[in-house]
Amino acid sequence: MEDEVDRLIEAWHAERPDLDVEPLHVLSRVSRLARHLDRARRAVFAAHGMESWEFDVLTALRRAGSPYELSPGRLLRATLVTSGTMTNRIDRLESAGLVRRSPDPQDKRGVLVRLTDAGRTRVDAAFADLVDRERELLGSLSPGDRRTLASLLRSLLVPFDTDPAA
Amino acid sequence: MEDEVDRLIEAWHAERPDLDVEPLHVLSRVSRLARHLDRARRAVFAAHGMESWEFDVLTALRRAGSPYELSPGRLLRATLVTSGTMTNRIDRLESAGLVRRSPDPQDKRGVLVRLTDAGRTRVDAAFADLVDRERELLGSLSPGDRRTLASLLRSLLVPFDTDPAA
DNA sequence: CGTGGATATCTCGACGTCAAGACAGGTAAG
DNA sequence: CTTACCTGTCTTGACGTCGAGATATCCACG
Repeated sequence: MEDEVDRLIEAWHAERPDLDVEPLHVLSRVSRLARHLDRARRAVFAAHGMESWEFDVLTALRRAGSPYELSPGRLLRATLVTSGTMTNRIDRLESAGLVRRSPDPQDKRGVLVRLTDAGRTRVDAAFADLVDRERELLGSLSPGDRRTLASLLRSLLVPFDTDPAA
Repeated sequence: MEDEVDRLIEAWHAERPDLDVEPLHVLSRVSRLARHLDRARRAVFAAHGMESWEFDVLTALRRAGSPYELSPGRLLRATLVTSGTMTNRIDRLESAGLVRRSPDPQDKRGVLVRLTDAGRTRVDAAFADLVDRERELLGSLSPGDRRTLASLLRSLLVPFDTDPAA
């Protein structure tokens, strides 16, 4: 079977036969697959009346464990957005009743953002559906293939996750 | 070696031991790797005074082959943006002297966007550097591993690239 | 203590994208 | 022909994000 990346590489090869475009076989596929994944996830979240950015913030809180509370600073580092963006997101999540802001008793500059019961219910349901959907997307791969794939991807990821050279 | 995804999955397992989060091993890595890749690419393009969106449009024209000319409609389908976005992008690329608009002689509604010589020079240089940088990122993998990885990724991608269910 | 720099959060203006719609030109059926 | 629909591009208004800066607080060192 051929995919779009095979066609893309073929086009490059015709135009730039002097270049060895072998890296594209792996890395263009990673990018394109990520884009398709984003769409698939959006569809799952939409079924829960949720958008991707909401899911990102809510899952960061959910993963933190009881009492599901983090500072805006930790949230923005977890989700890789700027502080202005995070303020805006928390504002909207608070209006929607999914999180609640409270002053940090330890640090008067600080704020703590906590998942409400409604927020926890919503994110748990969306996450369960997401994992189910992702399992479907992996359907074409055997368990062994999945382990191989995960392991190879990890070795590409490790340099990024260890080096501070982000 | 552990990466961030191992830690993320560990956190989910502690919080939701009832869920089988195995799909995350593959798919969260795909997403995170794509994000890191985006940053790495941005850095390469910046060295050529170029932004990612410019590269996307210019490479679509470059891959089309001589005379490096496509309609805005084909460009927006190739880059997955809306028509309004593409109008804006072509405007800016034209101001920068990298592309030129001309009326389509075959279809009076249409326009053709052609790479200028300056545009072609710029995109060729950036693309060569990009491929070099990507080769470095794959340095930790043997040639056999790369082929395995590409092949597994392709089988995940094929359903998206064949089904019209985008 | 007090002072200078670091940290945490929020505010503000600019910008790129999207969605919807406008408009001109193409196209096929009667 | 001509009518009705489709296609290709551009326009417009709304919105989310970013980057820079403002403000308040914390903290380490002298």
